[in-house]
Amino acid sequence: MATGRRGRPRSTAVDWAVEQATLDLLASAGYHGLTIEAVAARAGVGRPTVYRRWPTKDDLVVDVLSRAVPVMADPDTGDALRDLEVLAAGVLERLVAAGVGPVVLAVLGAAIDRPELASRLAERYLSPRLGVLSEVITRGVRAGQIRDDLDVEVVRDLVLGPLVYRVLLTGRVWNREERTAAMAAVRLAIAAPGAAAPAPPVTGPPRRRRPASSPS
Amino acid sequence: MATGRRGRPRSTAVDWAVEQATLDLLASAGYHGLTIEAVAARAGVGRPTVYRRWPTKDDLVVDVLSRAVPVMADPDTGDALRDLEVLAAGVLERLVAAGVGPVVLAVLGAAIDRPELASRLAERYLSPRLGVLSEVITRGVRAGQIRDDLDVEVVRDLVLGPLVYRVLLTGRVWNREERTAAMAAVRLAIAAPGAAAPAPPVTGPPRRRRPASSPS
Amino acid sequence: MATGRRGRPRSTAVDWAVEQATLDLLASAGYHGLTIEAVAARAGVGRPTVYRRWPTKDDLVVDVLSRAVPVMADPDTGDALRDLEVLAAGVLERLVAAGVGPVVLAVLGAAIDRPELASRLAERYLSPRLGVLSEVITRGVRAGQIRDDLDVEVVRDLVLGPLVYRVLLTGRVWNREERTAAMAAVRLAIAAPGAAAPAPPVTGPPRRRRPASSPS
Amino acid sequence: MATGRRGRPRSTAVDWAVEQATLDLLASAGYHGLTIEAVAARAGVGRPTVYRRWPTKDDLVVDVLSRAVPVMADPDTGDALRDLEVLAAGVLERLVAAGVGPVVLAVLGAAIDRPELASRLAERYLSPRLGVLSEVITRGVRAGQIRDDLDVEVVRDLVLGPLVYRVLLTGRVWNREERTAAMAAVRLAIAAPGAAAPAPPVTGPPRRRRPASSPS
DNA sequence: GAGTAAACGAGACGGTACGTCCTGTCTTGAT
DNA sequence: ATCAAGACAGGACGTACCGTCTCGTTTACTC
Repeated sequence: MATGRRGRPRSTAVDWAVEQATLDLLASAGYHGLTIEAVAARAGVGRPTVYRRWPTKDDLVVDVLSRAVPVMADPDTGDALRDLEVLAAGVLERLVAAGVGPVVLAVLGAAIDRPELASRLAERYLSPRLGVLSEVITRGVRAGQIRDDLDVEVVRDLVLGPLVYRVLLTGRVWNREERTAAMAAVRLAIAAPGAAAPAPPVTGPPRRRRPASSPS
Repeated sequence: MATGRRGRPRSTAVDWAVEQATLDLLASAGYHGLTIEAVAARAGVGRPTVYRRWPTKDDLVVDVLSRAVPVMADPDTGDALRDLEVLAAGVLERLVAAGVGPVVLAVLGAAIDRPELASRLAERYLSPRLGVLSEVITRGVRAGQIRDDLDVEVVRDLVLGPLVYRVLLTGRVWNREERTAAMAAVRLAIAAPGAAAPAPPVTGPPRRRRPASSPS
Repeated sequence: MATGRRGRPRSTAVDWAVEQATLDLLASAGYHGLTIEAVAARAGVGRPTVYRRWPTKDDLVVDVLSRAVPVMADPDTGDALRDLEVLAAGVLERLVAAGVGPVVLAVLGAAIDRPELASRLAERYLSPRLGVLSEVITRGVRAGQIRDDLDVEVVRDLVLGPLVYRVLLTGRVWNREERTAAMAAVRLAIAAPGAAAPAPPVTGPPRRRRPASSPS
Repeated sequence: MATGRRGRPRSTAVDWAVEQATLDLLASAGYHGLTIEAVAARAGVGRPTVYRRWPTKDDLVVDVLSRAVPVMADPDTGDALRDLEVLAAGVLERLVAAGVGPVVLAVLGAAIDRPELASRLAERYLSPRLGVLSEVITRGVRAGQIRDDLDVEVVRDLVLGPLVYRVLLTGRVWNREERTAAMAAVRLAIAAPGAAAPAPPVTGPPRRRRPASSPS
């Protein structure tokens, strides 16, 4: 006697069209230029249809980003420090990928004084992505590769923070050399004291030696 | 023979009222809730009067923040690593100070896809503040206290990034223990190899060589 | 070999519920506040079910009114002028009856620039009701009681017009004295020249020759 | 020290454009097809500008009609009954004038279940127009030309009611013959008993004599 | 009885209009 | 020339209904 879902079911084609339109507009007009009206128009959809699914522009954006940015797989190479480098490299890649990085950060920034958006963002976007990182860190701690006197979250901050901060400040990511140097430095900060000698970095040892240069 | 400005001079009282109103509204409604209309109303000022001074909402916000958040003085304790810790502690303080931290980050986030805002922000807000940091780092490198194979900017990212990232993600700052642990870890990442052992924590006697310079 | 209607027959319960809901809403929200959506909701019915029966809101309203306002019976007292007074009194009664009068006039007004509504209104509502009046007038003309140099429609206008106009202007009907005076005046306008002196007022003994017919 | 009106004064050009657009749209789309959005668009005006002046579609319509339909002048021929005929003829003219008649009636109808509209209509439209009629009637009563045992309002109902009722029912006005006949009949209803013999009607005596014909 | 065709409730759909809010510009009279 | 005030064109907001369209379910005729 179970009644099936009543009423006309929502069209998946509409879902798809709206999400696509959102991505297009984010890329072309940026987060602040995104308009429900424009999304609806571009998707060939009535405005109320968008509101039916996403009560807020932010809900829409978070949802779309969650779907558009793939969650990184756990590399699990046996060396947690190397795993972290791989993941960080993945984050860098995503931050430069077509328009997505700026948008994520813009939403992050916008979320700061909008608790609703923040929690939705945390739940739908951040949790799954940071979860992988936490697992790797925990594994590294257990394996004696990562210091056990740092909270998992602190390690996470040390690994991703510098990288994201650069984007936040300048809108651009590290270049190859900066990345290599920074990651090696972070390794020093979080590696367990008695751990094996630092494995050769992902892209060979940088033996740079020049003084600080331009101030951005 | 220089003719003085003709016509009625701009009222400094208006400047003051508008800036105050902006701060109030930022605190109460957040960045996204800030409206030129509301600012003008609260300041008891005509809307065009606001526009006459600041062409956009963002210009206003950046200007107000620049004035409201004091530039930190260079501690110059002789130990660049300790100086960095002091500065980082100062940044943390400012991030939790009444409503200002979230706003700065929200503006940073919003600036990402608005180049005009970004450059104004860099010019008026970031440059003077990050300048102090750069000086300290450069000094530390010269003194053999900070590794010389890292760009100044990378060091800056390593010092401030983790701290800011935490705020960005969670809206909150490190607690005392997290802060101590994280800073010690960062020290490992950036200290020059042969440098002295980690000095006692910041809470010890400052022993500064010269007094802090002018705020603002 | 005529095949009866196939499939599930329309539910008369639905008809009833929708009509009742319409009357309720007309009374509580007026004509302009009447919404198909609200009607369907109040009737506990799907919106398409309403549309299946009545293509437009106006069709629905006209239909409901036609059923709700009973057609007046022909008094047929032998005195056509008195018959007209009785009918006019009936119209007055109906105009003040719970919420129906205003609605009828609102629909009349709305019909003026909507020919479809107008014709449906004429066909379903007005014709049967004005038909009785026409019969009485025609009978009066034949009996030499009503002037024969006036069109039936003009007489009708003279009898009902003043009465309806008052409602249209003020939303209220004549009081007892106004009614008596006005009707007496109208009698002067339409009575055949040689007719008997004005009979005693309506409240006297009816003395009808045949009973009132079906009230539909 | 009286401060003159502050702020930018409202543009009379806007008033004019909006009123013109309203009339155009009333003529082309009718009352029910009138849309604030369309009015604003046609007037080349922002929607809020319309709302600033007229909070409601109905306020707008009433205002526009008040201005568009000229108040009739008091004929004051010395013969109040003739004056009334002239005024009634004027009303007839206005009712057939380009699109205005239907609109007035539609608004009248719509006003019935919207007290706000009704009072605004009464105040701005009806009062000045019916005022002239009242004056003529009062004068006629004083001069012994109109019966003094009828309220002024009842006389008004008797004069205008039949005429308006016909429009309400059929959307059309009396033709020449109907008008002549009806007005002569009304004269019988309201003329004082001892008054001078009925002056020759405005367009000569109709000596019609045919039975009632087509319905409606 | 077993099919089956239509009606049913529910509710999604593309739209249109609503009335509000804010933007950035402009036009006043007054200072 | 600046000020407070406020009107202006424009545009997006989020809501309410419109009339149409699927859905899965129910129901009464027909075979």
